[in-house]
Amino acid sequence: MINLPAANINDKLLKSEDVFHPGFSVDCVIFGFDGDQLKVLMINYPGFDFWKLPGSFVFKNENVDDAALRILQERTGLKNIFLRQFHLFGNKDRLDNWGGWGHNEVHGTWRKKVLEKLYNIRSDIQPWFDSRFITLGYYALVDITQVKLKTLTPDYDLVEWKAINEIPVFYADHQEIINKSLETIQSQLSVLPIGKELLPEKFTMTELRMLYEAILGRKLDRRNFQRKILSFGYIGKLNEKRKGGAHKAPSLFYFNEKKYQEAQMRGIGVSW
Amino acid sequence: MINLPAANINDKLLKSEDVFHPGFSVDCVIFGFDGDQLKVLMINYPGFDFWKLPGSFVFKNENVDDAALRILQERTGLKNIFLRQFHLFGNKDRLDNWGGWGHNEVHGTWRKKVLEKLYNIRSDIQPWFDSRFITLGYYALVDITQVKLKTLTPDYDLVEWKAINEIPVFYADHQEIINKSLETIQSQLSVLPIGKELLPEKFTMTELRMLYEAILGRKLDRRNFQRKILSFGYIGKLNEKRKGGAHKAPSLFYFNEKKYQEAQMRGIGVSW
DNA sequence: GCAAAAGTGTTAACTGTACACCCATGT
DNA sequence: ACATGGGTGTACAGTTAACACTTTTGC
Repeated sequence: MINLPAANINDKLLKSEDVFHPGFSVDCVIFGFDGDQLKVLMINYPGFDFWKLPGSFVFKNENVDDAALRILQERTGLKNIFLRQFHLFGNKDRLDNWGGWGHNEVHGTWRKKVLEKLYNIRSDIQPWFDSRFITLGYYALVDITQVKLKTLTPDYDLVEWKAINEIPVFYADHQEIINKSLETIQSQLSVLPIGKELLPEKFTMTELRMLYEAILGRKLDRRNFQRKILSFGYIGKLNEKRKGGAHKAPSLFYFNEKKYQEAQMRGIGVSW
Repeated sequence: MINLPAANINDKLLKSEDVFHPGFSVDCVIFGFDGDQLKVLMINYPGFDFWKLPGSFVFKNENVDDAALRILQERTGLKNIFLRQFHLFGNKDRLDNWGGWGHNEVHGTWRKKVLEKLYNIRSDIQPWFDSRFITLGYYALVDITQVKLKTLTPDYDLVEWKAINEIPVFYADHQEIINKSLETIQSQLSVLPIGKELLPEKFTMTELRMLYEAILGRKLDRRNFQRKILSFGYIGKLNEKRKGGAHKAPSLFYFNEKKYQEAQMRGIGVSW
């Protein structure tokens, strides 16, 4: 969904075909960590019960990667984000037969409404939007505390951080897209250093471990985790402690920018 | 490139837009192993100096994965192939400025010729083929001894197994696509069992090791390799030896179908 | 007999894992 | 004082990596 300034109907009618790469979209699974749970940024259109991933079409003269960056930028205000494509969803019927409880009709009315509200065009004169679409999935890792969520059309689309088990109904195959993205970052965890993108600048070892636990979906040994992750060398210890909480004040750590980048390049190789 | 029966020009002119998903193609990196080197199936059009990957457009009512299977089928005659998507190449200028030595013009003439020979249409009346294309890369692993290479238009397109260092000029970004596919199978090697697809039914341990060495691009210790790969349990030893060669006759091994599949499912976890 | 490749075994170094123990802090 | 989480260390098991020795075969 791209926020073009409102114009007259005929104008817009031409636009879609002229400005967007046909039959193709990009959807982003934007992960954030609230200190306890792994969350995903989701969109809802009031009046409809489904939630969908933030996505967009791609401009004809825009690199596909840049379209994903644009979505991130539009929704979170962030630049320089960790962003990777992970899978193309290309089944011919991926927009049909979802939900299984009459959602085909819902889909139809939603599209109509989106076209009217967001693009100011009537869907019955816009076959472009109704044609088959394939979508490329990207995942992004962001620091949830840095994000200012944005709606593209005030009072129309809702943007929220959601734990994936909070969501009752997913738009089309977006449940599958999220599942696949989770599998991807889980397997990346043993190859790439992850964490810098999802945590604030200073963090405790427990916070980092809980992030890993949230991604992997299981508990890790506190002491072995610390030894292993410090052995990679891209995390430094600060002479500060987190005060205020109950119990012993834990040390704060930080990511060494340079060494973290190097580790991203050459990869690590661990089993968790 | 899809082999439609020849028809008149006006017929074809309508066809492209009507039958294919617009602006999207699929390219396959088909790996084979000749016992010594890792090879890739490449296409050449006589009269042009570049080599390209076998690829195709996708039918409007065809799953993208099925398009990749179709290419494999068309070119090698094989079904039930190990086939995975690995990356979408979506830069807006990926079909321009390749080679760097005036290949833009070559590209133009080639397209024209392809359109004439393969599709029987004139390119100047076919803007569809000249518009921006993004392509999804698939890699496939096949048993080179089982493959009967096929040209789609006899005497027009050449199909050959090529070591990647044999190829002087690649079409568009196909060098990059191959590089990325190689990186992908290299990293897969520590997660997935690979080999069954690339080797004949019976093979020696040295042949299997040389395959791994070819993929990784470095030597592996003969004895440690054997111990490690046998420990996964999906390879069995036969009571047969390969006779005829010089030196001591080596034992033959085979892949246990069932256990191999299981290992594909749950994954292995090794460092090579 | 010799060179080259195959088969088998041994050892030291390293890593993963499961703990035990003590420390600091707020209630 | 005590419950709870944090910091540090150790010990065993299992795996990896390096390498020695013997066997078989063709020339």
